[in-house]
Amino acid sequence: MERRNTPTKEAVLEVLTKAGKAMSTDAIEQKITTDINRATIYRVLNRFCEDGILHRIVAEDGKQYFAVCVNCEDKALAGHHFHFRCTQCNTIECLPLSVNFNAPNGYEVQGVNCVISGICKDCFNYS
Amino acid sequence: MERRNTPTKEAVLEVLTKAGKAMSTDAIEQKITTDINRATIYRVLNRFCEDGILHRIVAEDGKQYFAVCVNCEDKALAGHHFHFRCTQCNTIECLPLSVNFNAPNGYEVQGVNCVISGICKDCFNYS
DNA sequence: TATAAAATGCGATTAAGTCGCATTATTAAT
DNA sequence: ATTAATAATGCGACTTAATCGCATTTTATA
Repeated sequence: MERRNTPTKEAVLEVLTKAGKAMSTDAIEQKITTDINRATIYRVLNRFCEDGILHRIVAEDGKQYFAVCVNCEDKALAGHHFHFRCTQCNTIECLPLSVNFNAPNGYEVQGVNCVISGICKDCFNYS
Repeated sequence: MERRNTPTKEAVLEVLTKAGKAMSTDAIEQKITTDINRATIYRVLNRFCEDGILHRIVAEDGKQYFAVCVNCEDKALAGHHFHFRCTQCNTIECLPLSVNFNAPNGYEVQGVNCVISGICKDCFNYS
């Protein structure tokens, strides 16, 4: 079950790294120049998530978005952080805002998914 | 475009009120004794959301959940609040925890969707 | 170079949600 | 009580995201 390096993995990671934002599978597929099967992209993305290389965000549109989270070394982004989904350019950014809450007694927290939606800075300025 | 009262609407609202939690369309459908078409349930739920009677939560499983949010009068739940999704009993609760954040400059916030996932109090105790 | 198994492509499949359209039911006016 | 306007429903087809099985290809390693 050990991972192997493949052109597909490199291509996907490169696209996501360049973007600096979270992208949908669709968007990734469009950015990759070579022809890669959709199912393969999904598998690559899922593997990256398992391996802790990408993180997955599910937005209010119910779709999955994937991000390298370039600033994961930042203290503010180390743990769970907010995401901002622009409904205009349809991108998701990792915000340097950590999610703080006190879990109620008796609840066991496994994951956090916080997405703020609206118009991002770029779209707001040029409209 | 004015709304009419129908057995379907009453049935859906009753199920959600009794539950006190957010439910998926599927779960709602199963709880309703009479046979109601899936498309109709979706339409009823969407109308309730438009009318501010229900609110919609999209969980990390990408599915929509609907809740009456019985405690919406609570100050803590008035604005945006956290939701807890139990991965075991597959329900979503509204937590009395408001979501606090300072939106970065230049971003226009339109909506917030925060879901914590894990094991809820009930499931945790009986396992 | 040979080999085991990880990765891929392809097509079919599942599931959530929506849509169009004909039919039914509700409301309000007569 | 009757009727007319239109909101709500049922049904089936459709869309889209994501997954799966299986045969084939590619990678890493011995």
